[in-house]
Amino acid sequence: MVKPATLRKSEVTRRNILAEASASLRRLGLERLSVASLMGSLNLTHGGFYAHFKSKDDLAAEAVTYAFDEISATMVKATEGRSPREALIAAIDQYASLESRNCVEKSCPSTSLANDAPRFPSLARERFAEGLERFPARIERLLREIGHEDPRRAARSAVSELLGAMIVARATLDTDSASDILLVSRDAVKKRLGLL
Amino acid sequence: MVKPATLRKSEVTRRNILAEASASLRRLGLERLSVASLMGSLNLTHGGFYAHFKSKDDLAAEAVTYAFDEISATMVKATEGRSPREALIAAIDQYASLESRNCVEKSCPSTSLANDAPRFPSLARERFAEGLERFPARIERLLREIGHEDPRRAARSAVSELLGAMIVARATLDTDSASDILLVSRDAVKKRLGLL
DNA sequence: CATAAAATATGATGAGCATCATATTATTGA
DNA sequence: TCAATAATATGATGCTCATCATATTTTATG
Repeated sequence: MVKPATLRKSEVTRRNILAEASASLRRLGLERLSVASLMGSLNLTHGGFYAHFKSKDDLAAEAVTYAFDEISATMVKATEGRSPREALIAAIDQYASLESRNCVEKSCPSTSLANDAPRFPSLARERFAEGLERFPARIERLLREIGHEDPRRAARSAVSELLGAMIVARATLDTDSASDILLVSRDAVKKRLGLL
Repeated sequence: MVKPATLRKSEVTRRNILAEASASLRRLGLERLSVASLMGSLNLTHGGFYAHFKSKDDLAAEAVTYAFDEISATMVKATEGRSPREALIAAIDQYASLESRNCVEKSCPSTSLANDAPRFPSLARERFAEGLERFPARIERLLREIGHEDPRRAARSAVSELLGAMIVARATLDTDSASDILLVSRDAVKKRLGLL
């Protein structure tokens, strides 16, 4: 029997697991993400999981990359067709938005998983370290395009601040304070990049 | 029988548990910190734990505050007797040092636990939110002393960047890159605060 | 030294977990 | 419709964990 063109059934399931895992991972962290509840949220049972992934560690590695791919796509959508300058502003506003604070599962994995990453299984850890570089690389590129004198350092500094602000905002109980923390950092970053 | 002056025995043990928990918490996160292994590392057995703490949640709340107290003391030691300007520089260098990156259990809990804080049991979460404000408050005070025009925002921006840089540095596999990330942010912060 | 009380240890319970062997159901090609 | 195969479900195993009731050891006082 030759491979039928409709080997796709399980491919779809696999993809669904991955998408759900990528969201749950950000919401719950790797420890609290259980195979059984993950499958359950797709109306599947735990056993079938191992037909799609070798192990939970394997899933973790794939889900990390999947999450970074998702946020990259979001970022592209938010910036495409704009001038470098406008793209920078949009990127900053999108990365450190209040909506991102309140919706962890759609936001950048860096902001929700960075603390756990050093304890990730090794492949997931590597994938995370790769993904972590995507945003600063993008900012650096845009800064270079507008002729910034030190794009590398400026991008690093900007990304560290935006990421830090998001993490602090999420750990802050009062919503108004959290919102202010994000606003202050978006403004501070834009200002020193000459975008205001 | 009147309370003997030497009721202290269990007080000492309690304190040891707390100190060990405060370090392990930062190293492992709350999930991976197990009561049995915590007690084991003090050469005690798991059962005795409940003579000192009502529950693991109770310990978590106390350990969070204990950790913030420890880092506050470190910060005081690093800055005491200095001019506000010199104190600011010392505070920045200590907070975002490479040593802190490599020794999580002695560094600021904000940098190791912020991601988990939203999932902490409620009292621990409140305690964390309190502790989180200590460092920005200190920086703001120092900035006010040197006559900064907007100490509140400047302190917020600085702390977000330093915290973000530490988290990124820890998630970065290459040690040289990690070291550079910290250096870039320490410099960027000092520069815009007029400390260089 | 003897005894009361404090401090700590033992062992059990029940829950949640990743994983896997095996069974069942769904789908496809003849 | 029927058989082959893919997809998913069931149930079990062995682990780690928080918690607690109870037992033992240590300490300090008379």
